[in-house]
Amino acid sequence: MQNCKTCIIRSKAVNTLNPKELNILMGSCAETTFSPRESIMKEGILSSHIAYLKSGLAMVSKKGSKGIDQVLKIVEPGNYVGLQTVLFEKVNQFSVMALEKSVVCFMDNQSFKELIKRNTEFANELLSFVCREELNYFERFVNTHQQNINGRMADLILHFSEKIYQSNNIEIPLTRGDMAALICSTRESVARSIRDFTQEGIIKVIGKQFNILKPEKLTEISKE
Amino acid sequence: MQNCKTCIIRSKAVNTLNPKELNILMGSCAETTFSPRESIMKEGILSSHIAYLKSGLAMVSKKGSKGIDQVLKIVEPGNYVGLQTVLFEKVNQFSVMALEKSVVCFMDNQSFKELIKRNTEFANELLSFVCREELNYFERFVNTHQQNINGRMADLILHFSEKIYQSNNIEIPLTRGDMAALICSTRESVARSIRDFTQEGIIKVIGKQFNILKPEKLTEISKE
DNA sequence: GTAAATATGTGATGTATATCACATATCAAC
DNA sequence: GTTGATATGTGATATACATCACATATTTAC
Repeated sequence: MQNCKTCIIRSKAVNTLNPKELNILMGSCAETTFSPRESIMKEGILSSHIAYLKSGLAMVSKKGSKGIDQVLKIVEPGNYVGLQTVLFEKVNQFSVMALEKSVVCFMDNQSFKELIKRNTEFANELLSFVCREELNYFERFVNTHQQNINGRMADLILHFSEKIYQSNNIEIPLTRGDMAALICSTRESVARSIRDFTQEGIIKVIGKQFNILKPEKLTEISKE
Repeated sequence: MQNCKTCIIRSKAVNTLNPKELNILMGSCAETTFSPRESIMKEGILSSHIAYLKSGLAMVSKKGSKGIDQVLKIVEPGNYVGLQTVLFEKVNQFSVMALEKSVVCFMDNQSFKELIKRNTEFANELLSFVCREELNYFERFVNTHQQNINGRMADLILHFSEKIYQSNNIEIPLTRGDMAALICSTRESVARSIRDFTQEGIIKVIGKQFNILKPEKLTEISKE
């Protein structure tokens, strides 16, 4: 059973809560485990809970005007999902899918709002969280259009290698199609980009297993 | 001289402040007028103030990995600029330029943070503001890649016509280059797109003056 | 284990749009 | 007004990528 008081990976925001407030949180909190590829949240469905990724890895995506899903973000443990929606939208503005076996805490909308009103530190931490996230999107938005496919693909691999797994030998839990949706391309172009990198001896790939042999080359290519 | 107590266009956030808090705000608030094309905020400069657009129109842009400026947003009166940066970044993450004669209130970082800590309603309104803004970016990010130039250009014209000026006969205070930076394209492609629309009798354009003859056609094209 | 579904790789081809080059128009400064 | 700077329009050309088509591999379901 979940216990927010002893939760190891609780957010900076939750750290600001006093015992009484923690009880409010715990009373409206439910923990669920998801298998890889399982849906955590679905775009268009009435939003009733905020999700907090306790462990695992997840992917946030959104449908565009042509109905094609685009990946907005890969979410790592210790992050909220759906904050943007919950505070004043009625339906979820995006979908969330588990990429690895993941544990998610669902918190009731109303109780969460109650905590924001009660505790300024809490609100402040959330504000800081959302702002930081937004700056990342700015960065991504601006760069995506100034990089070619190889550059974006290099960034993707580096992100998983350096930021998420901190290893040069990793398994990227995405299909080629997911990767395409993440870097705004197509599965064919992703495959070709991977082939290019492989032929130049920059990476070695077997299925989803990526071995990065020359990370410095990727950093270079990411500037293209 | 500015007076936050009698300010007509003050933000929902400021509306939550009590007289004492309003005094804090007024004490750290300075109003400045900008001419069209004048720089309001510059990327990379130490951030010391939050800006609030009281009147006029402004444009937020950011440099990408190749050093090219991309327009993130057109800012209308009644909106904050730089919130994201101010709360925990040391330097401005983007530039802001006036598009029309604009009046901007600059608020001292520290006093602003102080208000967030003192007043939960205030923090809550800001959180709501940032979240709403972020959802807009999601929308834009996802759509930009699923529309062609004409679709994006149609959206640009409709945005100025319907959202900003509420008229079919408008002056868009952007150069063709600005428009390109806004819709992730080039000035040449923008010119060609405008020519296409003109030839089809959808719009009539003289310089920056746009007369929208068939808005419904633009709506249709925006889905491309 | 077998069959069906899903994912992946790769060549051939098409196309949207960037880039280049230059003419013309508009704006700003003196 | 004149001059230089900046902005705009437009054809020709190049090119990065998407799209299509199909072969093969891998996963999932029964």
